[in-house]
Amino acid sequence: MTTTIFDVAKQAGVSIGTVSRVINNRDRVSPETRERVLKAIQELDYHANALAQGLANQQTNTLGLVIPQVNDPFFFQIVRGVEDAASTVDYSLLIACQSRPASEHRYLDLFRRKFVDAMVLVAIDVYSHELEQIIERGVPIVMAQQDLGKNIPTFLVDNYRGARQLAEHLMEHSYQRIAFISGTHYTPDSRERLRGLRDVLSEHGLELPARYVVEGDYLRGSGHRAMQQLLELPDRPEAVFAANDQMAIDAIMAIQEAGLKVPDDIAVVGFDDIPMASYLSPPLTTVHQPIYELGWHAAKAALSLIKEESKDNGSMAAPHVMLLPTSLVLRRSCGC
Amino acid sequence: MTTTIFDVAKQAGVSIGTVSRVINNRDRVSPETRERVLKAIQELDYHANALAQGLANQQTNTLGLVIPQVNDPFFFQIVRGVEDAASTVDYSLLIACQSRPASEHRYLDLFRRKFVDAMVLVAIDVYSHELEQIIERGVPIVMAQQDLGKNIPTFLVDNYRGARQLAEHLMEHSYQRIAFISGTHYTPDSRERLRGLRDVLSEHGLELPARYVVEGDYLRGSGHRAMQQLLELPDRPEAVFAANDQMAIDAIMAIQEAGLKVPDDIAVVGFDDIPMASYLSPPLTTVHQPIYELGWHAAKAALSLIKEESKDNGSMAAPHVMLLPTSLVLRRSCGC
DNA sequence: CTGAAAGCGCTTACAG
DNA sequence: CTGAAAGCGCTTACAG
Repeated sequence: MTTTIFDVAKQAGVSIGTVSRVINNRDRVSPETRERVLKAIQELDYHANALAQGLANQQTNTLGLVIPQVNDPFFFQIVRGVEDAASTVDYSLLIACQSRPASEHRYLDLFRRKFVDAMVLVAIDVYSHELEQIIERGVPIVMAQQDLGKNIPTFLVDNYRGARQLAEHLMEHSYQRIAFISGTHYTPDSRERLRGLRDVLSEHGLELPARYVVEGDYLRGSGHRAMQQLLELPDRPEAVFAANDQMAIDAIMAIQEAGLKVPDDIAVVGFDDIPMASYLSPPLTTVHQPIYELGWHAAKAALSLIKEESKDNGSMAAPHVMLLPTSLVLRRSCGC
Repeated sequence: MTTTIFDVAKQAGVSIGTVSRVINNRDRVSPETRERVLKAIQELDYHANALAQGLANQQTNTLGLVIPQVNDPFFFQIVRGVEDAASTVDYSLLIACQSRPASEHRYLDLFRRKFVDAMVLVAIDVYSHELEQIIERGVPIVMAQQDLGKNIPTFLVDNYRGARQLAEHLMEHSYQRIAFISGTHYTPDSRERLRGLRDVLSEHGLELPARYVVEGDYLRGSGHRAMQQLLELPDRPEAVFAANDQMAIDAIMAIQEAGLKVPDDIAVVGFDDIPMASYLSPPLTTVHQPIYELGWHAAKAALSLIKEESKDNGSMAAPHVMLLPTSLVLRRSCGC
């Protein structure tokens, strides 16, 4: 039913080895023979079985990506980066979107079983036990946007430095009383951003009192509530650093509802540089994250692991955590 | 390096056939033997090579999906439907997003080469020559949201009926002068919607003069321009049917900018039922498309083709085009 | 330059 | 219940 390499060989009057050689452009094949084989392939509309090739080659030219969602501009940028990197070496990308926990498992399993040559895991937290097994023997792995503290190449955005840059800028505006609206408490991102702010403040001899640190959850609404809480303080802050743009936007609304002005009465800055940030009034000062680049570099790293694996060249001590630099985006909400 | 079925067999002191039997739960295996094999699998952290299984089984338990974008709520609903359907039979979904034409090609090629058991193509127009080859021999295909007129199972939203429902409703409001803002002229969707409107009008003895049909392009901005054009008419319409919600929203803005009211002065209705439609003022009357269901049914059909293929049970004359019913969503913009 | 054969890691009748 | 062997569709030294 499906045409195989045997059918082609018979039709061209050669052995399957020769057909394989012309398909893969390996070794020398006489022009006439090549011609005949090509003709047979054409006539029979032959397409090599990818599974058989993968099995024989121990390689599928396919990269697996596990990501929480694709239906989200933030994650989608990562996907684009990964896809572009894969394209450069003619690799296909297989996306496993873990919308449902059950299916996440299914994909991880499929990927590890040699369906892909390597995989990139984004913002995922697998049971580290399972992960360890996977990396120990099997498919090379690279992580992005999540640090498991394991011996796995990991690409992260440098939240700490980004926060520092932003805080330093706030210092230039000479604000003294600065508040922080955190993301969900247990996320490393939020903690790193807070740490950046705190360090800069203390270097400038300033405090970050507990009442100036209010917990949000990154989502719409929480920034609003947090800001209201800050506004009730007797010594309300002069500037507010929100752990992401969404909460910064919320905070701006809360301030304006209270009849105050941004940045004149209170400055507000965010983190992420989401598209909406530039459309606000005032436009939001924030920190741009190199998301696309994150995907790109993670994929490149995964791809290079494949080659090393096959060359089996010992275990060089390569860096295991790569921090990508953010960039400050100055707009008006900071007082500029 | 990677553990194979041989390693497990050796460790358990059985043949590979027996290992395979316990893996696949096929045939009877004595409890003690099974126990030993399971133990060996566990100890060696064995995971069967998916390529080898696929080759031996002539089946990968994987469904391929080719779709223009995933980063779009509309298409994403399809993805969800497909994924859910695949899940019910424990199939994995491999998504090929044709963001770049080159990579689209790569995926189609990979899929056809037995990497997936079947595929669903959404809103895609491949060179029909290539497509014909693919279906003739090889991986079963189902199309969604695009009718190539070929002998391929195709799932479409019933645009014509949907438009008729909406038009009939407009008739109930007794509007006489009704205009249409089309989508890109060459898309079947837009044409079908126009046809539905036109037919209903003529059944009610009404005309749809050429000056009442203005061309848009589905995108933001075009509805606005089209509406302005309609507003300049000496006998401006009483109701406007936009080929999609985005343009309907645009039209409403244009009307309001002109100092007129919706629906009092001019009624406006759309098509699609995008999330924003219900947040407008006035909320938009529109036609809901069963997008999720589209994905679900297309996937189910593709999955069933796999079984038929393997059973090789002749070619029953099955319907080749399936039209999914839309539903009318009455809100306020129509005058209700 | 080209063919015969072993091997990639599984599954599954076929014997026993 | 279990082993030996053929087969899935390729690739790639090895001879010649």
